[in-house]
Amino acid sequence: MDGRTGRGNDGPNYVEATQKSIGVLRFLKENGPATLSKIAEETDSAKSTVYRHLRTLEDAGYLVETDDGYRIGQLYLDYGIEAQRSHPLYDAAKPKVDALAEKVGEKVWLVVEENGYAVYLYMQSGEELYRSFTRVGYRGHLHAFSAGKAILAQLSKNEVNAILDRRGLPAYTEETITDRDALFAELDRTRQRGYALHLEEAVDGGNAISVPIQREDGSPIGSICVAGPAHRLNESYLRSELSDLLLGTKNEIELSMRYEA
Amino acid sequence: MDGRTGRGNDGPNYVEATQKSIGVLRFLKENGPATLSKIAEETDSAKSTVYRHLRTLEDAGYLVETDDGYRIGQLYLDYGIEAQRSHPLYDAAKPKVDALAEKVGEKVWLVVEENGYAVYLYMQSGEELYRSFTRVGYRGHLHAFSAGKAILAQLSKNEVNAILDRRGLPAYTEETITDRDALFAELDRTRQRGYALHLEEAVDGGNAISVPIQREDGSPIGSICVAGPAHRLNESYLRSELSDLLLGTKNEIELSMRYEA
DNA sequence: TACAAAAGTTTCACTCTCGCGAACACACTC
DNA sequence: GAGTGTGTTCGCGAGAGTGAAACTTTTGTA
Repeated sequence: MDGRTGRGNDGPNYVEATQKSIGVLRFLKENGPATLSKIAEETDSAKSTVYRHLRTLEDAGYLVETDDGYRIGQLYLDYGIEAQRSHPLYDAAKPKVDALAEKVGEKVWLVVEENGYAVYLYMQSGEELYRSFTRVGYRGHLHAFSAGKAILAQLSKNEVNAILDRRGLPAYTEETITDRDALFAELDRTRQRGYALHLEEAVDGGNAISVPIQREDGSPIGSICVAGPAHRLNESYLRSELSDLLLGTKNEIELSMRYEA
Repeated sequence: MDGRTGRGNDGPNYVEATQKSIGVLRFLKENGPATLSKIAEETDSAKSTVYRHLRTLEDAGYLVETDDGYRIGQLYLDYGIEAQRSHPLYDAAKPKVDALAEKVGEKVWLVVEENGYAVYLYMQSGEELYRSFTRVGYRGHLHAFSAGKAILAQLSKNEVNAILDRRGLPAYTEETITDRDALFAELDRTRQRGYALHLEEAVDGGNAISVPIQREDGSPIGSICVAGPAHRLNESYLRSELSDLLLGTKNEIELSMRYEA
């Protein structure tokens, strides 16, 4: 009931104190280290309130206090690696991703959907030359990357619409598809040919190709993606050789999930 | 009513709702996926209470709901990689750690102190054969690892005691030093010779050597550590060749921090 | 060194949130 | 269709969380 205009997303089903703590952490993650006063100002909270949140979060390891203020703690790294390693797809896909990266000499990504975002769970690079837009842990919109489109293409129209309602269709570059109908047409093409392409949509000068990893019922659990500079990964190479290699790896991973889990 | 009878101001300056959320997350991290009922039981909370926390945490990306219950979300990976990369020591130390790993053909670790724990911030391996006890993100007690002892040896006795009071001296193996006086004697030796040794204390069959990374005032900001199987990293090799290599790398990192930051 | 200004910490009263228990809905098994 | 296990909603009261202000410490500056 602060100065907030009624339309709050905060129904009775949320814990507001937790949301406030989370907001402090998000601010620090996005803006780097900050002092108590700065945080209080930016989050529109009283200093005393922020003070108690900081104490609580520091005690738990979510924060550390350093010379230049509070910063997010390495506890996130501990939890994050644990989350990565224990993801249902990780063990099955990692060796196949490694092998593919070795063979094609480009970066190969393992991507999963979570909370309506594409999450880059793992990467192996054949050669460490190309500096990519993403990094392990990166969360981006599904519609803006080939890895995300490969996943969306295996969902029902209702499921896709639910995600789009939740996260929107922001433009990452001028090439990003921001229209729903155009996106659904693209997803149709993707589903038909079995792989998704990404031609300088989100990353200038970078191309990519992705195929979904699916459960036995067809629902997508993630995707694998080969990405690199456009001059090396030109469209004909993607469509001919790389698509076959990726579809082969997809099959290996799906078999591995089925019989080794 | 009187109003002020029970107002205990001795109550800690913490946000209890946040602590409850954090407790749920810790339970899931340590025990793997769990259902609402299971979490409520294990954390001694009402189902309705846990329900609201789960909703809040899922909305923020800290959790996801899957077939086998709630699990911690990949948002931790996003924050964790960000925390790793933005650590003051990371940029300066990473290239030197990589170079050292290449040269000696063993795993080289970058370790920092945080919240009274040793945190394994980064690792590079010359050859991927030896399966180590730790992993990136791992948090362990400072007294139980050579990397931690290298850090402790550069702190004042008061600072060390404060950490020991906070985290205790649990035994990781039978060789772990669990007595304060014995630890201080070991830290004296470590400080004198400039490096810390770890001879099968915490990891059976595994040896390690560590040197601190220090600020200009001498205070430790972290340490670097070479670890591997005892038969390859025998004591004389550690003390002669490896110690010199590590001390050289230490100097490079400290210079890099000083003049490139 | 002294002083001012800003940052951090503690206090305190008020109010709304949080947590609980109970009721409810829904999916399973037998 | 009774029974047991989920997850969800409801309503209430206690007390936790909040902000304003007082207070203390640190930082910056003259």
